[in-house]
Amino acid sequence: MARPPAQPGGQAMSPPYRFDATATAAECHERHGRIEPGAETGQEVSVAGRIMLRRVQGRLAFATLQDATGRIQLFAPAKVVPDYDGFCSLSLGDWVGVSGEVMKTRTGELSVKVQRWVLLAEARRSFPDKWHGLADPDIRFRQRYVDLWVTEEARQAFRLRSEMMSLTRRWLEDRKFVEVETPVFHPVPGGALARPFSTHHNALDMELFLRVAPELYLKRLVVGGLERVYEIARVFRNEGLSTRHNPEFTMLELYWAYADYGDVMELVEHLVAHLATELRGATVISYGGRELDLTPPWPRARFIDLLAAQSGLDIGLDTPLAELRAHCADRDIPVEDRWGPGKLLLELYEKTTEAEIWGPVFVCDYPKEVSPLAREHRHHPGWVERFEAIVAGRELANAFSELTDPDEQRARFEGQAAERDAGDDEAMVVDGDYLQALEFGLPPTGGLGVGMDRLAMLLADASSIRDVILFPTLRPESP
RNA sequence: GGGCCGCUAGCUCAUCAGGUAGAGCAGGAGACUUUUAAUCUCAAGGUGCUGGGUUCGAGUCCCAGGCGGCCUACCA
Repeated sequence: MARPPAQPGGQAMSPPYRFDATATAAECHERHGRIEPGAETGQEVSVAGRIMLRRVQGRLAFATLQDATGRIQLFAPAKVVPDYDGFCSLSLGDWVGVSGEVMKTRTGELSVKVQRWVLLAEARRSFPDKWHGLADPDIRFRQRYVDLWVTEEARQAFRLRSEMMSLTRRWLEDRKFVEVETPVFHPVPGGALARPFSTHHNALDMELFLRVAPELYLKRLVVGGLERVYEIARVFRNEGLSTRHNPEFTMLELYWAYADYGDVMELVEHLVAHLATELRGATVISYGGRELDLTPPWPRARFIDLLAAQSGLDIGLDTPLAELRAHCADRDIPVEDRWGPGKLLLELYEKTTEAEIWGPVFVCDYPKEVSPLAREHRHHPGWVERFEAIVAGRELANAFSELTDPDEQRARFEGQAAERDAGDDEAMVVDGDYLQALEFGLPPTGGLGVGMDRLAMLLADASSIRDVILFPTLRPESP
């Protein structure tokens, strides 16, 4: 419930326009944490933050101030605090700036003596329970600003995410990858098998699609001579929500000229190991209470071998369709008549095998039929050089030796277009401009997509993608 | 989309079998010079998610809807 604004003397108080803090809570502890109980430092600091706890006892008051770095106690004897009554009537959640000497109380709590203070902002709405915090996940997501100042784990998760992004950029830049920004609006949706969002541009009077992947633009840039290029791209997929899916999410895509998918595997395992080391202090971490060993090299396994081992079936691309369909039927997997062996194998794999993999493991070589942008395997016709990195039972990354041949790409697009006409609304459409780019020549290239939200989940030990997305997509509160 | 669960004061939670709602914290008033979830006293605080129904009587039972959580499905 909102409380009325403070109006001393009937006049609304206006907060200052700025406040010079000279130290953070963490810096106070670092510099003076070791002084004796009862000691005074003679050093004055100015700190600022929110009042989180308050203990008034007559002519002496204590408060706990929280800033971005942590907490520090405010020590407030009536005889030194200007407007002592005003200070004591501060509410939990109010923002204050405080100046005074750093000292330690008799009981050993490092504190700032309140010799001057100023109200920086009022919390006119009540603070969540100071002990239990926020339990309702709905409020945590809808009012993330409340969650963030009340829930330490939430602050930690988002700090970790920020560091992860920053470390990723630095690591890639050290390897001469150039960060770029490609369009969010695509005239032709492409780069992934996914349903797009669409919108309309008034001046051009045309339908535009929000990107489902930046892939085709990034490969155009490789054609243009950016030999190592990456984008940390917000992408949009018009699909369901779950603990692992948000309609808008962040993907790292990277293209590396002259490399193949084997090179990309090494890049992925070393990048992830680097992030784990920096953020968790080791390459063996725990996720959801279970050990996860991210130390390179990660095992490599062929898709078809994993499927065979897990399902006990001796099947492949040359298995008769009727037999594959029967295997699907045995497992209650719905199939469609137009599906070829590759799609049926993929379905069988996803329903029987993928969830059983804890990883990390590189699952290699997928059917060509379900990988319209990947290059055919150099030794296995009908298969492509593609891998998915499965970590903690989830797909973390998808990569391939890129398909570079424009004629082959055109044929694949046309196959996709036929699928689309047959009713598959996730199938790709022919992207003539992209084909034209390929005709200018795309060198051998390794490409990669990494779900950064899922990587953040892994490193933050979060069970839901909503724990690593500040403002996850929700239904509006009122219909 | 399906299943299960939840929704009570600003927050965290109670309310045994249907009898007209209760606590802690926050907010208000007061006491208190070393507290740290401070403590103590007092007062206040609720169209019990919404709408129907059953009943003498519904927060409680039934139906529909809303929002959320988990699982499942979908989803590279």
